[in-house]
Amino acid sequence: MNSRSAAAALISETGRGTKAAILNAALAAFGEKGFNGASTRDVAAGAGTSLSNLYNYFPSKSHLLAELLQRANDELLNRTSAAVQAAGDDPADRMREAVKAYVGFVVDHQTAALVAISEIRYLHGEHRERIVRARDSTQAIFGEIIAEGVAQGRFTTPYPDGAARNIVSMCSAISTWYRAGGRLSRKALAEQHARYALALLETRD
Amino acid sequence: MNSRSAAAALISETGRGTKAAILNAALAAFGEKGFNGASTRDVAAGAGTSLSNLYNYFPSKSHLLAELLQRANDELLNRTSAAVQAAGDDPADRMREAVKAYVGFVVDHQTAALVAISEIRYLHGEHRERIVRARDSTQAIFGEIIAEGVAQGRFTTPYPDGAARNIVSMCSAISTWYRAGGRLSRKALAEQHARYALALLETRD
Amino acid sequence: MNSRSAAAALISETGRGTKAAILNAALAAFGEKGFNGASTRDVAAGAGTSLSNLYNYFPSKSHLLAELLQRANDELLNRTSAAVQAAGDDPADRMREAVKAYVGFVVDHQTAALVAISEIRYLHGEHRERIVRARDSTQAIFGEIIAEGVAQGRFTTPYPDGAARNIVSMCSAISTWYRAGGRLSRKALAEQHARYALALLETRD
Amino acid sequence: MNSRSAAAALISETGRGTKAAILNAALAAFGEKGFNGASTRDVAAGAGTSLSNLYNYFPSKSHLLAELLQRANDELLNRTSAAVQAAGDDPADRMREAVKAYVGFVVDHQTAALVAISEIRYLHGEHRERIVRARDSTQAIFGEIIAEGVAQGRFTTPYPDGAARNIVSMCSAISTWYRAGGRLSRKALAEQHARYALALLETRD
DNA sequence: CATGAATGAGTCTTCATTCAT
DNA sequence: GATGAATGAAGACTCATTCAT
Repeated sequence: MNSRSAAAALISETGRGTKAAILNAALAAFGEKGFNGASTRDVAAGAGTSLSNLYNYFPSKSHLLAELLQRANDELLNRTSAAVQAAGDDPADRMREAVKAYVGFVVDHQTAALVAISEIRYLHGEHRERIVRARDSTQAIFGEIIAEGVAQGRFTTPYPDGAARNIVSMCSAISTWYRAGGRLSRKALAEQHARYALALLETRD
Repeated sequence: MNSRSAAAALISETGRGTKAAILNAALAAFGEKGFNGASTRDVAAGAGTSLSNLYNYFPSKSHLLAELLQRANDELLNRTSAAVQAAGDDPADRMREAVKAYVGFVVDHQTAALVAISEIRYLHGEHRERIVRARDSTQAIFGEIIAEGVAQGRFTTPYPDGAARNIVSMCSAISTWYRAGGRLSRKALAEQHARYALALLETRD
Repeated sequence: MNSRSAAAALISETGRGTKAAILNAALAAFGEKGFNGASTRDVAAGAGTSLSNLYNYFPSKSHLLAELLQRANDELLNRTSAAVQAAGDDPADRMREAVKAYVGFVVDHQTAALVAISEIRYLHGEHRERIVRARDSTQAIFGEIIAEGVAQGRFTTPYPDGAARNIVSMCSAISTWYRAGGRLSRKALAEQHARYALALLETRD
Repeated sequence: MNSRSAAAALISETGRGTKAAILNAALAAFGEKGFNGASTRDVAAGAGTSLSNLYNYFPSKSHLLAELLQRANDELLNRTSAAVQAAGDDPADRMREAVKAYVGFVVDHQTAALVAISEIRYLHGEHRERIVRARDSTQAIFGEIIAEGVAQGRFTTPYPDGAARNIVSMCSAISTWYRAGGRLSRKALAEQHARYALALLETRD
C-alpha cells in the first residue's frame, strides 16, 4: 500500500525495529478504522508482535496516537518552514512555496495527514495541547505570509483573517480523497493548490 | 447548547417523540465522541429511554448513523438547490447563493455537518452509497455552476475541475471550528466564504 | 459448605435472585482467595450468571466488596447493640452479652466475618470510610461498657483504653480458625470468650 | 518509614546487596498492597533492579513470600524462646516475658508481622507447611507456659485451652493498627499486653 | 412501545514468567 | 548476576445486541 510505505518513510527516519513497526501498524490501523475503531490487537498484529509486547514500547493506545501525530505535525512544520525560508521575499512566492510544501507532505504521507486531521479529537490533556500547538505553528506560517502580503498590498482580499485557515483546510483535505497514481501528479496537485491559494487571497501583480 | 438545539430543529422537523429524541441524542453523542467512541448506552441515556427501546426504532447502531447522515445531507441538498434556483442566471450570483446556503446549513446544524463529514467513513455497503450519492449531488451543484461560469467566461481559473471540491471543503470545514456567539455572525461568515469561492474561481466582472 | 449457607442467610434476608446469588458467590470467592485473588469471573461463575451480567448489578468489583462489608458490619452492629440493650445495667452483664453476640455473629457468618477483617484494606475512599465508621461503632459499644464499668469500679484493669480493641480482636479472630462441628459448640465458644473478656478487664464481684 | 527500616533490619541481618533489597521491597509491597495486589514489577522497581534479575534470586513470587515469612517467623520464634529461657521458673514471669518479646517483635518488624498473619494464606504446599510449623512452635511456647501455670495453680482460668491462641492473637493484632510515634511507647505497649495476658489467664498471686 | 435482565465477544491493560545476550 | 525484549494467559470492564414480559 502506498500510504503504508510513505508512512514508513516518515517513521523509519527516526528508528527501525519493533517500535517503528508498531508505529507503522498503528498508523495503518488508525487510518483505516479510526482511533476508536482500531484495536490494540489490530496494531500488534500489524506490527507482527504480541499484544503485550506493544506495551513495552507505548504505555497506552493514546500515547501511540500522540506520538504518531507529533511526528506528523513536526514533519509538516519542518517542511513548510523550510520551504518558506528558501523562498524569496515576495509574499506570493512564499505562499506558493508554503502551499506546495504542504501539499507535498500530504501526498507523501497521506495516511499520516489524514490521521492528523481526523483523529486529533481523540487526544486529551497535555497530549492534545502539545499537538495543537504544533498544528497552530504551521498555520501561523500561512497567517504571517498573508499579513505581510496584505501590508505590502500584494494580497487584496477583504478577509485576510480567515484565509489561512481555509488554505490549510484545502491542502489537508487532499488527504481524504487523493489516490496515488490518479489523474493528477504530485507536482500538478501542488501547482493547482498554490494557484487556488493565491487566487483566494486576491493576489495582484 | 446551540448545536444541540439546531440539530433538534433538523430532526424534529420530521418527527416528534422518542424517535426524534433518539436521533438527537445520537447526533450529540456521535458529535462529541465519534461513532465508535459513543455507545448505544450513551445514546439511550441521552434520549432518556431504555437501551432496549432504542432497538424498537433502529435495528442497529449503523442504521442510526445512516438516518442521521441521510437527513443532514438531504437538508443540505435541499437548501443548496433551492438557493441556486432562486438565484438568477449569472453563475457568479448562483455560486454566491450556493455558498451562502451551504455555510448557513453548517452554522444552523453544526454538529450534523461535523458528523456528516467525519463519520461517514463508518458506514458501509448500501447505507454508505446512498449517503455518498446525496453528498455528491450537492457537490455536483457547485460543479455545474462552475462549468457554466467557465463556459461563459465568467470564471477564469485554469483549474476548474478541482474547484468544486475545494469550495465545498472550505464550507464544511467551518463545522470543525465555528463557535456560536463568536466574532463572526452567520451572515458575515456566509459573505466571507462566498467571496473566497468567487476569488478562488478567478471571477471577472 | 457451611460458611456459604451462613453467608446466604446474611444476604438473603434482604433479597433473593441474581443479586443475592452474586453477593453470596462474591463472599465465597473473596473468603477463599482474597479480594485480589478472586476474579470477577470466579464470582460470576459461582453465581451461575455471565460475567457481563454481574455488571448489571454492581458497577465494579469494589462495589461488590463494599456492599458485602456493609451488610456484615451492619448485621454485627445490630446484633451487638441489641444484645447490650437487652442486658441489664451491670457493666459485666452488658459486656458478657456483647461478647456473646459478637461471637455468635462470627460463628453464624464466619466467612463474612473473615472477609470483613481481612479485605477491608482493599477498599478505598468513601467506601472505606463508610465501613470503617460502622466497624468503629461496634467497637465503641465495647468501649462505652468498659468506661462505665471502670467508673463504677466494676472493671479494675489499669489499661482500660486498649481493652476494647483487644476484646474485639479476640472475637473476630475466631473467624480465622473456627470450623463448624469442631470441639466447641457455638454456645461454649461464646461463654469462653465472655469469660476471657471479663477476666482481661479484671472484673471484680 | 519506620516499618521499612525495621524490616530492613530483619533482612539485612542475614544478607546485603540485591537479594536483601528485593526482600525488603517485597515486604514493603506485600505490606502495602497484599500479596496478590503487589506485582513482581512493583517489587523489582522498589528494589531498584530489573524485573528479570529478580528471577535470578527467587524462582517465583511465591518463593519470595515464603522466604519472607520464614524469616519473620524464625525471628519471632527465636526472640520468644530466648525471652522465656531467660525468665525464671515462675509461669507468670515466663508468660510476661513471652508477651513482651512478642510485642517487641511486632513493633520492631511491624510490616513483617502484618504480612506474616495476613498473607500466609497465599502460600500452599510445602511452603505453607513449613511456615505453619514455625508459627505453631511459637504458639506452643505460650501453650506450654499456660499448662505449667495451670498445673501449679498459678493460672486459674477455666479455659486454658483457647488461651494461648487468644494471647497470640492480641499480640499480633498490634501490627494492624500500631503507628510508630503514637501515644504508646514500645515498652508501655509490651507491659500493657503482658498484663492483659496474665489477667486473661486469671493469674493469682 | 417499553423495559430489565441477560450474554458472548470484545475492549484496553497487566500479569508472572522466560530467554537470548 | 544482570538486562531488555518478548509472550500467553488473565485481569476488570464495556460492547452491541437479544429476548421474555
